Amino acid sequence: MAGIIEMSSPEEQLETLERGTTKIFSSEELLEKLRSGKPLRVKLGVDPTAPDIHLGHTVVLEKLRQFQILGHQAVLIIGDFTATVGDPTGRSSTRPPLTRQEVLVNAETYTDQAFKILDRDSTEVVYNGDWFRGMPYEDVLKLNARVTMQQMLQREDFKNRIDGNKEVRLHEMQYPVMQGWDSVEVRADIELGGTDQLFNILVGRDMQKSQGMSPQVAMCLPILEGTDGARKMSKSYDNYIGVDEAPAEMFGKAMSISDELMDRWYTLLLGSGRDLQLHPMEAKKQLAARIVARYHDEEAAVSARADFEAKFAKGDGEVEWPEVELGEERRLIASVAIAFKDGHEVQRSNSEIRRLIQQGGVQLDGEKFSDPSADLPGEVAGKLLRLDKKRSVRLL
RNA sequence: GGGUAGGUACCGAAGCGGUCAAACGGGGCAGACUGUAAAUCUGCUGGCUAUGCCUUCACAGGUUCGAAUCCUGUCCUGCCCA
Repeated sequence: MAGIIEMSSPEEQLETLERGTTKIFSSEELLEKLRSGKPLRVKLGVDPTAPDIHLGHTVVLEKLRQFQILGHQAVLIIGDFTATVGDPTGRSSTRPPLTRQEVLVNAETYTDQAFKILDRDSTEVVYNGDWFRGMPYEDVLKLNARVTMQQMLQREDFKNRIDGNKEVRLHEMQYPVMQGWDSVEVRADIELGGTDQLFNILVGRDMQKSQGMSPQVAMCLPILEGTDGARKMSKSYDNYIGVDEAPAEMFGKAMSISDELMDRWYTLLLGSGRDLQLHPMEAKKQLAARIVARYHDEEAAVSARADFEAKFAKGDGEVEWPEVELGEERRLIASVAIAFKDGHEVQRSNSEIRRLIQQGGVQLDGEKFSDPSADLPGEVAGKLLRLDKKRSVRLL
């Protein structure tokens, strides 16, 4: 990354840093730390449970990047050990534990993607297994003594589960304790996280105090809703846009969000409101384009937009759909299965395809089929086979 | 450890000997409408070499012409008690 900009005054920094946060505990402490003039150690812990970084993660990562630009030290903790426990935050059930192998593989993809946002060279990456794996039980007990059962039981997520007669495993309660200890190990001045991380981050403060350290500042950022507009963006809800996704995918997914959600995304992802003069669709296209440009480039954004418009403009449009060779196959179901698989790498059972056909999702050059046992015409070269709302293929 | 209530499809939840691939709701998908938005209406929502066949109702056995439904054992969970 190009030269770090000149360190601005503590007050200016504070103003920049506070932007877009939901909660800082506390601004006064942060200002004080900034005034020390030393580069601050800013901690962000990540659990490599799902390896792919999506837009939801970027809200926090961008903030960390901001610290880097201001000349502070980013410390990225890979929770290789904690991942085997699983963060219960916001969960309605126990997380399945990961094997160490899975975790390490995930960690690698994770950091690769994280460095699309962070400056690789000035980021300190540490694994918390390094200090937890060999920790004596005696020490574990000492850490546990710092947190009360009541505090744990007051947490929304645990409370809901308990009230709902769902199990809560004892080990899940270890998670905040461990996360807190991480702060001690890395001597964090600030810890970043989503608003749902507040509790965990506050435990970190406590742990640090217990070690005679000055407690870290807790900085919380808003949680980004996923494409469904309801739940937080998460891979397990399949409502995410990954930073690694192809431009066309990103653009398309962004276009499918609701208008209401668009406003959220504007503020959380772009840090500005949308232009209300614009037609909502145009505003959404601009949002989508800017997202693509951020994780690919300007050119990709322009072509993703053009591609999208061609695909979904009233007419058919000359779009680059994947090309598929059917060979001798002309049976409809089988052909569609091939188109899904070769063209879009999607597996569809024959029954699913049968339904799509019966409901009019499958079309050849705009002609609907309704009989699943039909055949395609002998000559299909160059024709467009539509598979469902979002997918088509060009036949060869 | 004792008592008790349970484990049903993606989720929640009915069913309690045949008419059950399993009501209903949510979610998802498709069609109409549209801006791949929202709202609304309609249909679909285990698989297959498909008017039939196969595999599913925690797991393993058993009773029965026939079981998700009855019996036995195993595993798991909630609640109450210790």
